[in-house]
Amino acid sequence: MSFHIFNSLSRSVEAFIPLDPAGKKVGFYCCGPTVHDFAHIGNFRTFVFADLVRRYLEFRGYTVRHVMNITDVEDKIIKRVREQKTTLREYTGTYEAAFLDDLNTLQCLPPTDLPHATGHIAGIISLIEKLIARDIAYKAADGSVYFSIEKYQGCGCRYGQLVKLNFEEMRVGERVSADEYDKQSLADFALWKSRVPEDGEVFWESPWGQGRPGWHIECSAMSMALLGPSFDLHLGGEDLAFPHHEDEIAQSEGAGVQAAGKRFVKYWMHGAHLLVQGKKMSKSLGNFFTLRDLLARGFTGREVRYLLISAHYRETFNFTLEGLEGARTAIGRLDECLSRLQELAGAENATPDAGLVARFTEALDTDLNVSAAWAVVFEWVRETNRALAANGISAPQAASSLASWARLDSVLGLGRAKVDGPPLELSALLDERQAARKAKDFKRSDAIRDELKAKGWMIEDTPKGPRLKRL
RNA sequence: GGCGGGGUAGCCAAGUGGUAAGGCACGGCUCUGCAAAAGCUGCAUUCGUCGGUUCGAUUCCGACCCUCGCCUCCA
Repeated sequence: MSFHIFNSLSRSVEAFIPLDPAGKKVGFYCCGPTVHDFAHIGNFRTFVFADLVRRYLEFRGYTVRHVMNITDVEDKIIKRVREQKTTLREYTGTYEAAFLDDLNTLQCLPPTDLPHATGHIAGIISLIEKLIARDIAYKAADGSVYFSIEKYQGCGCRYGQLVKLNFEEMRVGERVSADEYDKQSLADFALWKSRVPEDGEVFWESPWGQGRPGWHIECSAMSMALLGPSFDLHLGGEDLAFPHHEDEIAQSEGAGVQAAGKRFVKYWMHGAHLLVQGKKMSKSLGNFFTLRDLLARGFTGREVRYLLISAHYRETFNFTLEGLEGARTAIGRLDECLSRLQELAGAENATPDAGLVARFTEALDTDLNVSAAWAVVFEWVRETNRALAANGISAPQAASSLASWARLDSVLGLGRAKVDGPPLELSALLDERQAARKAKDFKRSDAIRDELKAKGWMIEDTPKGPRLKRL
């Protein structure tokens, strides 16, 4: 079997075959954040999903160029810059840094490229010029440039590749904002927005006057600039499928820059939403948690990461703090097993268990069935624990087990729990307690147990003697 | 209204035309001076409802009910 994914273009599971004739390089784009505020963990579900896909591609031997854009100019940002009397760069810099920090906390690999919309204005302008030259885009009376869906379709292109559209039945137009009525058709969308007084100092010069890019165009410009006019994979949250991704296709294919018969993107993948009490987690509903909220409650990035990748990416799933507690327990069991293996293995080196890796691979090959992959992991944990309890694991076997985990974890990205050994003076106390127990002075031994507990360490009495564990 | 998901044990969640993975919670047990921790173990005759196809359906078909998302900024 090979890696199979659900392609939103065909609405079916397809074998993943890269455009690269050598079958090695993969061009991968994921719509990144608009840095107007702290991202919430619903947003991060998508980015962790993208990280999982990227890691799995690398696990599968591909060389991935992973591009994630930073949208650093947009209506909300401009509004906040004005309100807070700051500059665009200063404002977006704060939230971009926070975003990258959070991404790191969630143990996501840094994308290969992090292009900024404001860094690609020239590319955006030249893409719009191509569209105007082909008569697919037009300048309106207010100086803005719009994309004409009618003209695009007139060229034999298809609008509505990712979603089935029925313009008659769509509610387009009910909520069109006042500044957009210079459009020829309600479904048309802005490529370039002319400068208005509220924009303050946020504007760029263009052949159509001062202004700024529309929302969708930067992804087309940046992805094609870095990955070429046709590339393999484009990811994003399911809410971006329409209109954002549909418009990206229209702009990119409308510019006519692809080789004959080639599409803008070969495979589109969309991640489902995170819910809170059955509703989409969103800023507007106010039912969101930022990663910082969760860290403040004592959870760790790897616990949140585990929770976010514990469910299949195409299924919505409910976020609860109880679920996060459960994630903590589950990871704890895994960590416990790993640390016991480590104690046994010492510095031995070994090769992974091929059977385990094969079962894991089979699960993920099937459209990234991560639930099934976790089942493989936890079945392995139980078997390992059984063997450990029966003293049936040799040092080389333990080392091989750890090597297997390292292989699996290159995809899961959980890493190992941070274990700092107990300070020396505590070991002395532990010895003293053992002596007291031997002498049946349980009053003394229990007092030491309490003292250690007060210092944040828990004694775990095992058949092989006591161990200290951080509370 | 159009389009697209989903309804599987207390909760989260895989899956298959042949009789239900995994995680959490809960119960039992082992270990222990007592605990704790840890580990093992048990835990859905049943997969929204009603029909149909079939030797056999949770899995296919039809109808219905409930629910979420997109159609507006949105991961």
